[in-house]
This record gives sequence, C-alpha cells and structure tokens, in this order.
Amino acid sequence: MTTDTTTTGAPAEPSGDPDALPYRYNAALAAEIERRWQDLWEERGTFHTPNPAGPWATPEAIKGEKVYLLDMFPYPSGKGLHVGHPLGFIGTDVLGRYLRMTGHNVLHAMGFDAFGLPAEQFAVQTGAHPRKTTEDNIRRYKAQLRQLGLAHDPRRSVATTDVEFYRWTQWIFLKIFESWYDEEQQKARPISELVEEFAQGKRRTPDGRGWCELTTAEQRKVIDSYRLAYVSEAPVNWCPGLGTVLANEEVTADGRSERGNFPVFRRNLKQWMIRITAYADRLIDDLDRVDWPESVKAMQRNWIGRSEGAQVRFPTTTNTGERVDIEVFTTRPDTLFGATYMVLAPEHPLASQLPPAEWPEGTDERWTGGAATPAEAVTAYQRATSRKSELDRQENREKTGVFTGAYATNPVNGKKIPVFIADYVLMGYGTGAIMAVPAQDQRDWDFAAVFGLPVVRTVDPGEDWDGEAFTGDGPAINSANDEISLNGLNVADAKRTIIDWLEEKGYGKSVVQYKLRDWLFSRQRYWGEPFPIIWDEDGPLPVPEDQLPVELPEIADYSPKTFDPEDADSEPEPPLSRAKDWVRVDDKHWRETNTMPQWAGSCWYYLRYLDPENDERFVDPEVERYWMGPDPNKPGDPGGVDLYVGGVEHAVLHLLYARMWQKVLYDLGEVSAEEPFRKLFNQGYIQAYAYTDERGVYVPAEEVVQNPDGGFTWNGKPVNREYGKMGKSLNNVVTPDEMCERYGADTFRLYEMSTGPLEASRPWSTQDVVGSQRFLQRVWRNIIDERTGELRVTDEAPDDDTMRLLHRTIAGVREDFEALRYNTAAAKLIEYNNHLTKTYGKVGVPRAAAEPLVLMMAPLTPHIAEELWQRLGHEESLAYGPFPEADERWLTVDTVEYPIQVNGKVRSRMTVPADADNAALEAAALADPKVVELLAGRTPKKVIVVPGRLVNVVG
RNA sequence: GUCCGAGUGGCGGAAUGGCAGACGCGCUAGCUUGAGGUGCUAGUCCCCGUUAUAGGGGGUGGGGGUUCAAGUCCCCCCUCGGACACCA
Repeated sequence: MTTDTTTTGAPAEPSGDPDALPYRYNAALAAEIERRWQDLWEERGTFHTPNPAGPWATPEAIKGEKVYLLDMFPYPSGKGLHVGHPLGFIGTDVLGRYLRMTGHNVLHAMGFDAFGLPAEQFAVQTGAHPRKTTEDNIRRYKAQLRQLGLAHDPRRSVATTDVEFYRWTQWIFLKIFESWYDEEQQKARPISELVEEFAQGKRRTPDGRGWCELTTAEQRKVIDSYRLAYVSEAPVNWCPGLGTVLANEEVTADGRSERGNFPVFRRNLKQWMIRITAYADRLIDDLDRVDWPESVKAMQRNWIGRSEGAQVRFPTTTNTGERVDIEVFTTRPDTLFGATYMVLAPEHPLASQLPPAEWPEGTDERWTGGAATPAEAVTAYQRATSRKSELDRQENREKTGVFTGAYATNPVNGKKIPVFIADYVLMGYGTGAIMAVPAQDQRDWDFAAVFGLPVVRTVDPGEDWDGEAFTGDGPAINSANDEISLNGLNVADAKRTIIDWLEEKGYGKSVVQYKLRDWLFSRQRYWGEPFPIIWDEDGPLPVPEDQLPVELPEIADYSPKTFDPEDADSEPEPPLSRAKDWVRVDDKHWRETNTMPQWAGSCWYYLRYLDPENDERFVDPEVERYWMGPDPNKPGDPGGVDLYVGGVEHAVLHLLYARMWQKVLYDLGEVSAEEPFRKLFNQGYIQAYAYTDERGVYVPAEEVVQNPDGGFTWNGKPVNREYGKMGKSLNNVVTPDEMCERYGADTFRLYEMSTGPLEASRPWSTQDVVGSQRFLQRVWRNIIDERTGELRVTDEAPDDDTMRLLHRTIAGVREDFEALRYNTAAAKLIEYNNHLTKTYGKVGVPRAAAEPLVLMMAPLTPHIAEELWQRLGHEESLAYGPFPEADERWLTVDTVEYPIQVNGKVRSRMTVPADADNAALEAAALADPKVVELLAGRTPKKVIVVPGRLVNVVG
C-alpha cells in the first residue's frame, strides 16, 4: 500500500507532527483506502443482489430474509449535492449494510428523477439538449454518491428519462387509460369489460338508448367518460408565466405557482386528468394499514378531505317564476332547524337567476350593498369578487355579501329564509351553496352579526356557555316539526334521524364529499414523457403496446411558449406541437403534444429497481411478489417496500400519486402489493447558519468566527446570523466532496450519523467533524502501529471486564442499528474503544476484542472496517458478515451496584450479588450506614425494591 | 384559527416511569512540539461549602396533578417549527 508519499519507507522518529507518522489514519490514507475498496466492491459485484426470477434469475444465490430499502430518489440538479442531501442515503446504507451482515437479502438501489423544468430552462438559455444536461448531471451525482461508499446495486440504477424506463411509464399510463373504476366492486377494471356490459345491456347508456343504436363516435364518447385517464374541458390552473397548466397541488395557497411564483389563473382548458378521486376512500382507509408517521397520514387525510354529511334541497323561485331547488351540502344536517339564511358562492349559476326586479318590502339597508335593485347589487358584488385575488379573499376575513332579493324555503319548517351571495362560500367545494346556521357555525355567526340575521340555537350549549357559535356536542333543542323531533338527541343521533327523514320525504340524501380533485396530468413542456396517445376527430386512441416507446422528438426550440405572467387569456402551446412531422401520423391521426408531469416516473420507479433489465414486462410478477408482496404472516399487510426514507416535503404529492398508481396496477392484477410503501420514515434535514454583513450581503459562512462575547464577526466586522437552508445564494454550502477530501468518507458518514437521530433536523457544523475522525484514528491506532504499519493486536485473551463490556456493546449496538438509532450505536462503539485504549493502549489490544469492534463499525464506516478486517488477516470482505453476536454468559454479572434512595433521592450506593432477592436487597439497604443515619432510628413506612434498578426507602 | 411536532449544559444530543446530561464539539489545565494544527492525559450542569477532601442544596420552557419515584404519564399556559387554512 502507499500512504503519505513524503514519509513512505523507513519508520520516522516520533516527532511533534503526528501527521508525519507514515501509517497514521488521516485524510490522505482514508482517501486511498476508500478509493481502493470502492473499486473492489465494484469489480467484485459485492452488492449485486440476486433475484428469484426474471432476466436476472439466480434463485440459488438467495440467502436469508429479503429486505427492500428505498430512498426517495433525487432530482439531479446542476448544483450537485451538498452535505444535507446524503443524510437519508447514508442512513439507509447503514441499515442495509447491517442487515446484509446479519444474513438478509437486501435490495438497495439509487436512481434519478430526471425529467423536469430546470434542464429544460437551461436548454432554453444555452441551447444544450436537456438530455445532455440531464446526463451530465446524473454522472456528477453518481460520482458524488460513489465516493460516499453507498452499497447500492449499481446494475439497478435507473433514470426516469431513460427511454427504456419511460417506455414502461407510458405502458402503465395506457393501463390507466384502458381502465375504468367499478364503484360496485370498488376496483379498476379493463375498459373492455365495460364495453361488454354496455353491449349486453347490463349497463344503461346515459340517454337510455341501446348500445347498438349509438354511433361509434357516440360509443367512444361514453367510454371515454369512464376512463381513469380522461380528457376534460374543466377549470384548470393556467400559469402564463410558465406557459403551462399546473396541478392543484402545485399551486400555493395564495394562487401562485410553486415553481417560479407566477400568478395562476382558473381557465377552462382541455387537459388530461387522472381519476384519483375514484380512489379517495381507499387512499384514506388504507392509511390504517401502513406503518407511516401519523403526521403524514394526517396530511393525506386532510388533503383528501373526506367529510360525511347530507345534500339538502331548499326550494325557491327564479326571477322568471321557475321553481328551482338550491342544493346545499352540510355536515350538520342536525342543525337544519337553525338555518336562518342561505348563501351562494358569487360564481354560483343561480346567483344571477334569482334577483327579482325590486328589493322586497322592508329590506334591511345593510343587505343591499347600496344598490338600487337586487340584480345590480349581485352583479356589482360578483365583479368585485372576481377582481379580488385569492390572497385578498383569504386575508380579509371580514364577512361581506349582498342579498339576492330572493327567499328559499327551509324544508324542515317551511320558513322563508333570505338567500345571499358572499365570498366566504366557495364554488369549488360541495355544491357552492350553504345553509347558514349561525348558532352552530362561527363563520355564519360572524356573517349574521354583520347583516343582522337571526340566530336560533338548535344544540344546547349548556348554562355557562358565553361564547358565540357552539360547535360541540349537546342535546338538540328547538328542532321539531309536526312529523319529527330531534329534541334531546345528541349530534350523532340527530344527524341519523334527520337524514332518514329527509330521504323519506325526498328533501335530501346522505352524501360524502371530498376536497380531493382529479389529478391534472398534462403539462405543456418538452422535457417529460410523451403521452402514448394519438387523436382522430372523435377523440383519443391508445398507441398499441408494441409501438412503445413513443420517443420524444427532436425539436429546435424546447421552451414552452410563455406569456406575460398576468395575461390570463393566453392559450397554452406545447413545445411538441412544433415537431410537425412527428405530430402528424397520417391525414386523420395526430399525436398528443402534451407531456406528463414530473410525478409520473416517481409513481413507479421503485418497481423498476426490482427488475430493471426486463424488456418483456415492467417487472417480473414473481420478482415483484418476492420483494414487495404482502407478508402472509401479518394479516392485513398491504405489501410494499419495507422501508422508504425521505423528507416530509413529499407527504402529499408524490406519496399520494404513487399510492394511486400502485392501486390501479393492483386492481388490474399487475402487482401483488396494495400499497407501494409499507413503512415510511421521514428523515430530518441538515440545516446551516448563514451570515449577513451590515449591508445585508451574505458573507462566506466558513470564515465567520464567534467572539468570546457570543457575537459573530467576519474579517473583524460584526455579522448577523440566520438559520435555515444551505444554498449558494446564502454563501454557506458545504459539499460532501470537501468533507471527503478533508476527512474521508468514513469520517463524514460517521459524523452525519452521530449528530442525532435520523429523524431530527440539525445544524451543520464543520468544526465538529473532527470528533468523528479522532475516533477512527484511535481505533486505527489500537490495531495498527502508526510508525511501522504492523498489526498491534495480541493473541492474549481479553480480561473479563472487557468481555462484559464487549458483549453489552454488541447487544446495544444491534438494537440501535435495528431501530435506526445510529447516534447511540456510535456512542457505544466509542465507549468500547475508549475502554480498549485505556486497558490495552500500551500493550496492544487482544485480537478477540478488536475484531468485533471492526465488524460492528462496518455499517457506519465500511471502508476503514474492510481495510482493518483485511489487515487482521481475513481474505473475505465483511460485507456479508459475520456480525458479532452477544453471548448471554457475558451479559450477566456477579455483582451489581444499586443506588439507594431515601424518599426518592439517591443517598447512598451498595454493591450486592446480582442474584440477591428482594428481601436481601431490602435488608442490605436498611443496613447501609448512610440510610441508618438518615432514618435516625425511625422505622421506614415502606421499602420499594426494583430488581436490577434501585431500592427506595420511604421514611 | 385548526391539526401535528418539539422545548434538557455554551452547542449537537443521551436517558424500558427508577442514579439527568451517555457520546461528540467547544472550553480549561497539564504533557508533547522550535511553533502551530485534526496529537496525548485529565477536568468541565449551576449554587453553597472546604487549603484540598468530604459534604449540602437546586436543576430538563412555566404552573398544577398522578406516583414510593416524573425529562418521561395527565391537565392548563408560554415559546419555536411544520402542515392546512372561510372545505360548510
């Protein structure tokens, strides 16, 4: 081997410069060791994972229980990695290495989510093809990740932009396109089965004609309306600044694009949608079957927003004398008797049909908005609302609205109640109309207060209630008519009773509402998967499977046409539409020119890792069942990846979309797992301090020093400290490359894992990294002579204290690794090594004490462990074990030190035989001189003996 | 506003209801070195006390409670972070 080039050769005399020692573990030696082992692992295919079937079938190589570990795959940005990015990757790697050493068949791979806007924008600016930029970036990412020593199966790396990958993305899309959701069976079924049902008359056509009476075009229209992927002309989020439409999830609460922060307008445009709403119930219900953080489950439940309630019709009359019903959705039908007015969203279709010519006699002045007629008031209010941005509408929560001049009839008591329009009712939820019950809804209460509307309490809030709207449970009051009385019933019973009555009378019905909308699936971009769809004049047609993939055409200009960000009336124009020859299939057929959103590839990449070279199927069914199938030993187990690690920022979007795709594939019998991710773990983030000078300019964080008084200065000038992200613009980026160069990958890995539990966010602190390196140096020094490079271990047997500590350490470290508590595992290894240094530092560590340490370090610091293992004389890599096992014999001890508490405070200690029974412990404690002194002759009231813990004397 | 998380030394963080502060950084002292640094050894929660030992008291955001015993369990409040946000 070679180490420090300056000092190879004769052992140097001990000097003041420890780095001059030729065999000292320092950054240079680490670099050499790390590179060598990384090459060896690659050459030997150490981390190639066997499959039971498919193109890579080597069932004979499979040993032990399978474990599928997965990281949320990265987008390969041009900026490269900073030290925060690999935190989770290292975390899964440590677990994977530990599991491999303990006899598991571990699948762990890394790919790239490589479609997306930045490469396209870079292409627009520079003319470089997005594929070139993307592939360059992927290469750089791979190099950066490789130097960290991650034990991925390199053969399984995929990128969503690989033609062979997106061929299957398109194939899955076709499956979705060729399916419909059978509400009765609660599952997706092939569209051919729907056609059969129509043809056999089992299912009625929308207008009641027989299936055969419909023209082919009409039949197609009917069928298309059932598909899980469909085109609809519907209000969508049009973002002129980006030149594309966006999914609801990509629009911020203040009506702007998540990327770029451009204004977003609601426009009716023809776009592809995926019928995720069909899965709303299963997406909520199956959350109970997965092992995910409660917070993420809560976010998904919240996003899907299931609420059970009733739809109720309130009859009224339009200004042309037509009798119509205002349909409302309410979750509180039990409060119907307290509905004292109604509100329509300003955009509600009835809003302009209701106003009569004149204000009714005696209309309250506050209700008219100062307008001469109801129609004028409504029009003016509608106009004012449409001018308000989403943000204004949300920030300004004072209740506004106008009376439409019309009254509707409350079906439970026949009372005429006024109908308003107000912007606190949203057209996008429920029916866009509400019954207002000020007594039990604070928003209605606030509105009623402004407009002087009556309040009728229908739930008794109790005597000492002095609040406004009461939303709690209580007995119903004031809620009876000639036929029915809810009085005295609690909320739940009252709901049931009134819904039965409404259904019986035909006034309403029980319904379930969701906040979740269908998923807008098309984008006007170049760098995405083309749809495997061609059009004729009657609609979309699937590209036959054997003609996949539909490859992205080459075009001159990659940019979507963007517009003035404020130009709401502009029309999207996808870049693919410019590839005229590609678009035109023949005289009657042309290609779909939208592309899929970036989420598409991440909806199924975890399936492709399983069988990346299969060109017959997206994954071999047996391979899928092996790695992801439900565990028959766990009833209700939905299957899925065994551990999925990533940031919480994907709580809703990616995780919801992927779950839906998985369920479609499951329904169609293509996969055996009902859920993609059986267990989810949210890693924390590495954050960093940033510093600004008095001008507010970010100064290099690396060069800032802390003063004794606690302040911070840069070049002697005081600076302000902020805490948050790491970023180029904040001048505080630290890269893994720098850390590998200054300390080595093992030190870097160990540092990241020791600074806290994996789920915790924590600040980056370069100065602390040295602690991890010192530990590795001390281990190295205990085994290798720093001057000669010779082994220092002895063949002596370790003493009993060392054996006991060793086996306690083994037991503890195993537990910690399994629970992803790498910080405490590292602490135990440090303690053990400190013990070895203290006990054997001068004479050499017994081999039997050193080898287990090396093995236990391997998951955390694999390179130095492999190196030491080899130097200790082992020819086989330790990647597959053996991991030390704790011996019960050394976990028991002869004597134990017990703390003795008096009244809950530790006052003394005693050492007693480990097998002492409670009576003996009590006697020994009471005989303790300190206890005798404190009791001063009194008899203790009680003595608590906790075996193995302590004795508490209560006096 | 609603729903989640979290508050422990100068800092990152440890502690199946049972000895608070493991381990690391930093700091202090000593050693080594011509010197410095990523070297070595020891110390390092706060207060009182002692020449030094020995002692004694307090302490996990604040207040209450359960318990022989609470950082840990329960109730109320405060602060910070995140998600959602007029969803009827």
